[in-house]
Amino acid sequence: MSERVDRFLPGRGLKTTRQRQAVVRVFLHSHRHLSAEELHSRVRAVYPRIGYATVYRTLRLLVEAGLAEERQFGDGRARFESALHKGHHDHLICVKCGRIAEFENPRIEELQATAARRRGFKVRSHKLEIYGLCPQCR
Amino acid sequence: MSERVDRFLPGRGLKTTRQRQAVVRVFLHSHRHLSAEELHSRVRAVYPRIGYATVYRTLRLLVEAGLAEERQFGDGRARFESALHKGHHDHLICVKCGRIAEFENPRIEELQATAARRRGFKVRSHKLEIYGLCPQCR
DNA sequence: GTTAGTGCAAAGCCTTTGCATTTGA
DNA sequence: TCAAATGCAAAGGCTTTGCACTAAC
Repeated sequence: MSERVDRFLPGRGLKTTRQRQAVVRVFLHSHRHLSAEELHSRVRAVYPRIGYATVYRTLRLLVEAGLAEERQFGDGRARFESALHKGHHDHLICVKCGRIAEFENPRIEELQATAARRRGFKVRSHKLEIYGLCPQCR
Repeated sequence: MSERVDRFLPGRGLKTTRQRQAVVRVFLHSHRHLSAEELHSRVRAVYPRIGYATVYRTLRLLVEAGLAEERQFGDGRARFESALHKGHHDHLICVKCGRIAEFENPRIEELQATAARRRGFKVRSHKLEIYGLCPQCR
């Protein structure tokens, strides 16, 4: 899995810059559901001259390479998460404190696939989000 | 159900203006998954002096009153749909042509509720979106 | 007659882009 | 060397807000 990261730049004819290395390393070692702003400020601790544009551009590269996934949780800014270590999963989002939990349910996945197939859709991806109150906030 | 619409303004101490009447009427009679821009241009056919701000403000009122639901399908602009005539449903979105289909699956709903409950969440709402190719585009 | 609502334009956010400068291969 | 990448600032797209004017109650 780490090879995939090491090779995704040279393998696509892209240059391995210090900035990209910093962004990727910090991204992979951060908590999930990171916003671009959070990532930028974390990378700045390691590489102070990093600019927003580079963070956004690198995130886009990661998404295009399938190494990251972009999500919209409705607060207007995108969140990114590594697609490396874990398979597909869904989200439980606390509407009060913003905490995000994850879960997986193969049965739901199956039913989704069936529902789509029945309507003639060829599934490419899907997302399921449940909004509510987390144990701490209810 | 129409009473709910007629009363939602006066019942909250809000004024029933021509603009709001026009926006609500057009909104309720339009296809689902309407963007603010689409709604604005449709309302303008009925009330040419309507401004964007009024459309946005009225949409917000409808959402707060529970008469409309706001959704993000990932293209950066919100879509709105009436919450009046139909119960909860999920979406199939064509990544090529943008066509949006709807479906319902009570079994999926149940499994979602169970998954949330098991993790101590009190569900308030949820959304399930499947992205792929529609029958015409595949 | 008051107070809330409207329309316009300006401002806010998040994200992308243009461009001169820097840097990896 | 030299095209690609960076950083800054400016621009873009959607949405909200400030404010003087208008209209509902």
